[in-house]
Amino acid sequence: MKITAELIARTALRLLDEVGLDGLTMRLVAKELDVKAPALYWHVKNKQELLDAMATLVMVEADEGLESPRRGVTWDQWLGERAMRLRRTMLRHRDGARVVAGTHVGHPVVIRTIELVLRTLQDAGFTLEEAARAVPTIFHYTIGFTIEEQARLGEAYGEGGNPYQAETIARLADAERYPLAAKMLGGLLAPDTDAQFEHGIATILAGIRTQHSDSRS
Amino acid sequence: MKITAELIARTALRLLDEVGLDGLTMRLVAKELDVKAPALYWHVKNKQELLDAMATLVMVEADEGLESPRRGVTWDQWLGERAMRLRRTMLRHRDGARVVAGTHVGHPVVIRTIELVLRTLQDAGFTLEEAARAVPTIFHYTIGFTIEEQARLGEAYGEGGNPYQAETIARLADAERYPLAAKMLGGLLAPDTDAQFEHGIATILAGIRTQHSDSRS
DNA sequence: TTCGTCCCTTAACGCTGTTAAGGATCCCTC
DNA sequence: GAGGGATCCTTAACAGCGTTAAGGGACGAA
Repeated sequence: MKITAELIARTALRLLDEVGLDGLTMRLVAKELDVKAPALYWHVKNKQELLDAMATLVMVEADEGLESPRRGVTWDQWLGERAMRLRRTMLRHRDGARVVAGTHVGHPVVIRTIELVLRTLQDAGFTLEEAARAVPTIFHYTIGFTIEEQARLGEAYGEGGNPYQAETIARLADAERYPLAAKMLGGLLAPDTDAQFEHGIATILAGIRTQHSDSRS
Repeated sequence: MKITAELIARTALRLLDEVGLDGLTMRLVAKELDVKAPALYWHVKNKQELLDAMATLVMVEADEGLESPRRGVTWDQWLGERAMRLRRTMLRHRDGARVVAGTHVGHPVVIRTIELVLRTLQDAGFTLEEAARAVPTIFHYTIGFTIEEQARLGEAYGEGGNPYQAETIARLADAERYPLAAKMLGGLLAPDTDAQFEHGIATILAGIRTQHSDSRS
């Protein structure tokens, strides 16, 4: 198979799931492609550029095929669905959120998605300014949540020492001084992270709704 | 001055502003302390542990001295203020958000802050469950926003090539196919990032308010 | 046949985090 | 006062990293 920048990125993304972001090296990617490391530099300028390409791949995977909301689906249901889809896609790749965070993806599919979201919000009665403020809010929350989530997941891959529970329990020792915090941190792991994320999205969507109707009065 | 784990972390945090996270090496930190690199490993187990200590330092810097809202200050004003303070503190250190993201800070000051926030929300009429859901939402948004913000800031430090404007303008070439996205991306840099962040916080707070009053009816 | 472009290799550079082994310096105990 | 352990640092080294330099085959065009 002919080596291209995209094939390199796709291979790196597959390896990412096995070794994690810190274990991902140019030499490893090269070996997977039956090639020596410097060969990659013919197709890719930098490791950073490779990471950007991987981020783009993830974003495209999340947003590809996205269409306007079907009849009967409200804009907020639709927006929430998109955020969950983005999170699920990042979650599919180990350290996916860290890869996506802070890389500028200029891929047409991503631009197209932005256009689609803005248009959908406009159709729902938002001004362009309102829409342009709402979109990043959801995006940043999704990124922040998933980074934190995968950081905790990453512990599980770790050396095998304390699977994040030892510290938590030790922290519960302060239950007398900080009863509420202890209760929250103790129960932080238990409840469904899906539900937790979706609740945050619901909060933001409720806020957007409220601010919008306030502005129309 | 006697070398301790905290002094190492403090020194590393100061160096971070000069060299960025990718340029921060154990040898550099050691040299700043007039010591060889392996000496650090007497006080600190890992580079990761050092990074955790740095994150803790930032969190403490943000939350230290935080008190219950003064009379006349509403819980949402108070919560919003705290989020802005966290962002401002991370912004003070180059790559600060990346350092903080995904590190578990167990410092008493941080636990105390969580306790304080939960208690404040309880006093405002929230159940513990409501409060425990609201707090991470704001936190994750703040982290996500600031990471992205500092990623763009990091470009300025870069080699000096394209100061993030070349690509943006090139992207505007698609203004015919994606007029809304072009308008948004074109104006994304111009408006105050402070205002942008604060708007997102306002959105989330409005959402929390709405969900809360809905639950009481 | 010769030239130039394309894609890869080998070799190497300077750097990284980290460990191993040992040398000072101190304080406590006999 | 002498021995000994704990404490804190050193020098030396290892395996690995991203990346560049130089060159070699394969291939199509002139």
